[in-house]
Amino acid sequence: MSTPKPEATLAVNGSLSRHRRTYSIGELARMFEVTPRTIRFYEQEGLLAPERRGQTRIYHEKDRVRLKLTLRGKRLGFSLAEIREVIEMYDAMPDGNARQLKRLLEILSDKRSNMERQLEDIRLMQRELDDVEMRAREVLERLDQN
Amino acid sequence: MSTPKPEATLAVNGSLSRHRRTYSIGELARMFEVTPRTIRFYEQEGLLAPERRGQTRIYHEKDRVRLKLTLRGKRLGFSLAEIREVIEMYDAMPDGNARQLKRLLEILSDKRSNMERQLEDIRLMQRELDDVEMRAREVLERLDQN
DNA sequence: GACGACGTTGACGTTAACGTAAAGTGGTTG
DNA sequence: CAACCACTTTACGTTAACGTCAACGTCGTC
Repeated sequence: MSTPKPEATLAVNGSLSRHRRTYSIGELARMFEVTPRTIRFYEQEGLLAPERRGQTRIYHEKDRVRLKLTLRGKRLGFSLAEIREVIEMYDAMPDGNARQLKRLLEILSDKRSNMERQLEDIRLMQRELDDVEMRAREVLERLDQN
Repeated sequence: MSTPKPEATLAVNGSLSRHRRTYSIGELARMFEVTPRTIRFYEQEGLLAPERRGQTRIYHEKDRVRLKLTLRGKRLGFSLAEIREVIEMYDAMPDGNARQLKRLLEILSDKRSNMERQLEDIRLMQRELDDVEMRAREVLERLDQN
């Protein structure tokens, strides 16, 4: 209760946030090296919900964080649907009923074991790469000695 | 030269192998929980090249290992094309020219940094999950106390 | 010798995640 | 004011990685 949290992650405590900055879609796109089309697509899929000034989208810190998390999730092989599910449940958390919350914990547990497996996969794959690289270097060395 | 390698990985030293077993496509499919269709598709994409007895495909240890590596690669987000590229180069290694070998090392280095990033992503994502889970549990507890 | 399990090829269908092109809007700058 | 951005919507196109279905061959066995 009294210990101040280091920083909010998924949610940015809006009004108190130091970052009063906003972003255009193009800025965000360059920041993360994606196209505006991608960002719009994520919105259409319910992953983002930027403010509008007229027609134009205005992105806040919260949106930027979401995009970042989305892209990270993607790199880990999660589908946009999965990512959205987590985001939606997170948003619904404060007033979420017990069933929803338990479902959320279930999903999180799933993601966790998924990542455990990925860690193992990465370890194994790294050994493979080590092995292949070693052999390749051996062959190269023999070529050089001619 | 004299130190015996613990075990071959990508390539199985065929004739000396203890495993003289072969597999049908259905067996392999069940082992890895994929459909036969998937395995045939991988062959069509140049990832597998099983022996044929008449029409029927016969898979050896080497093919099984390849399939395993392929699926692992997939879980790490590599495309079939990328995986094939590595496999092809590996096969061409013994008589590979220097250019090919250097290109292989390059690819391997790419994969490595890719995986480094994934490791970092996983670490970050795990923190996110911890955070979300904590909050969810807090909310749940308050609900239980009513 | 019919049946079921398993295998084959070929072709078309499907889904996710965008790309791309067209056509229009709104601001600012020379 | 014209030209040029950056942004918008709509809509159709594309690619990877299979799924699905049809139509057929080949066993073992009841």
